[in-house]
Amino acid sequence: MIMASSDKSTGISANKNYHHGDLRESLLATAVNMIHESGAESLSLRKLADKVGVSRTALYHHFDGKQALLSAIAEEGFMRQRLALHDVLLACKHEPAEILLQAYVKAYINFAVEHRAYYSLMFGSDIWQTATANDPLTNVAKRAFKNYVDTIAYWQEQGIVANHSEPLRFAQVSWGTLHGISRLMIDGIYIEQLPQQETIDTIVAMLIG
Amino acid sequence: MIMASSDKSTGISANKNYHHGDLRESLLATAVNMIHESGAESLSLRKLADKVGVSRTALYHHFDGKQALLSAIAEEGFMRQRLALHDVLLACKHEPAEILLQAYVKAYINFAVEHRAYYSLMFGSDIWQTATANDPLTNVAKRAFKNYVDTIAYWQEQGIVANHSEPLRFAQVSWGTLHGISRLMIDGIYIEQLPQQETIDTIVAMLIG
DNA sequence: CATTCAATTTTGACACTGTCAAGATGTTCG
DNA sequence: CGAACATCTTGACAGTGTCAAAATTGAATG
Repeated sequence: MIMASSDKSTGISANKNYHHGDLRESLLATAVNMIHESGAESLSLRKLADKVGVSRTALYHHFDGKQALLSAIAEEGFMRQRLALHDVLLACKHEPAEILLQAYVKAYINFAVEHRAYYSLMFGSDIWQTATANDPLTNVAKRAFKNYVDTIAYWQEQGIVANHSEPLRFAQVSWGTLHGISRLMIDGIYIEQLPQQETIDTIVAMLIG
Repeated sequence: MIMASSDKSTGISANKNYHHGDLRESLLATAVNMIHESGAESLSLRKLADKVGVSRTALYHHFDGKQALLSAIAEEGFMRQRLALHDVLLACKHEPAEILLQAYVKAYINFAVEHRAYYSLMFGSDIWQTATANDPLTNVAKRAFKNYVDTIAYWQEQGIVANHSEPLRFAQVSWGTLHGISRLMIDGIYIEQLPQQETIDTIVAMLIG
């Protein structure tokens, strides 16, 4: 029962540290699982500690508190999202505009819905209220959006999307579209929980203009 | 000090009930204020009770619990939003398409930003997770969206917005756009907290297609 | 007016939460 | 070994939402 949720005694994966093995990553992974199943708000540090098999306050030697744990998860989420979207751009580099946009939209929504634990934290109001301007979290988030603005600018140059607005405005609004649709799907509001082809087509039609 | 936050002894407004006057409405109003200032998640029933001037559990004779209180606020929010949007439709009935759309978009975003206490609850994940299908809250929310779908269908008939998609899909995606932009603004993510004309123009351009 | 009854509010209690201080345990290095 | 250190646990505290039972108040009834 001790080795239930970690690799303490086996040492399979990088059993590098002291008592537990690598508590920090165990906490992160288990927290992601619990949030994915039961929602971000119902996560309790004590239940998390129980599941990992440590005491209630063991976490405080790896994170500054609950908020810091959630911020670390959100930060990881931004990096994963960046990878997912970057992969699509590479894979569809030479595809026609419509195929590229469909793939990109689908990838964004799919990431949000499938990794809702990450996504809810990435754009949860809690984090952005307490975030200082030079947080690593704030930095990676801003970098993600800056990347998106650049992509939009490039797409406008190539005639892939409409160019009735400046890249920044177009990026804000289209990101808002992707974000809003994702949120509605995650929460099951007004839209089915799975992205349907017709929904994607409609979004793409709006982007092309 | 007793009459600090209500009209107990004056009887100015509908002092209809027993001890307090109308505790139910006092709780709702004060809760809205507190949520507007400090966010929905930091609302505590005890602080709310303190501010209203009653005991911690007095609330339970007017609501089934915290969730019910928040649901009641959200329900009220849906009705207020419905009024705000309906007013715009009436006022701009004979305006040209672009003016009408600009006004509608501006009204939606303005309501969300100015009444963020309501809006955050209306589309907060907590409520939609625990809502049963026949909640009064769920009903008013669905009615609001059904109304929007009808409006979109009418706009498509009149050539006011693009008709590259069925009304339902177009409604879902465009509502998603308004919702996403509003959320980003409320949380201060990627967009300034006030709706600028350029942002509205970009949204309208996407809707017209 | 006195009494009864229900609506309303309060008090006490419980389990749960995040977090801090202090002690216990294990690891590494001189 | 023993000192220094990282890590983890135990104990404690102030909050939280919620329930049960007692207390208070308003209205209705005799």
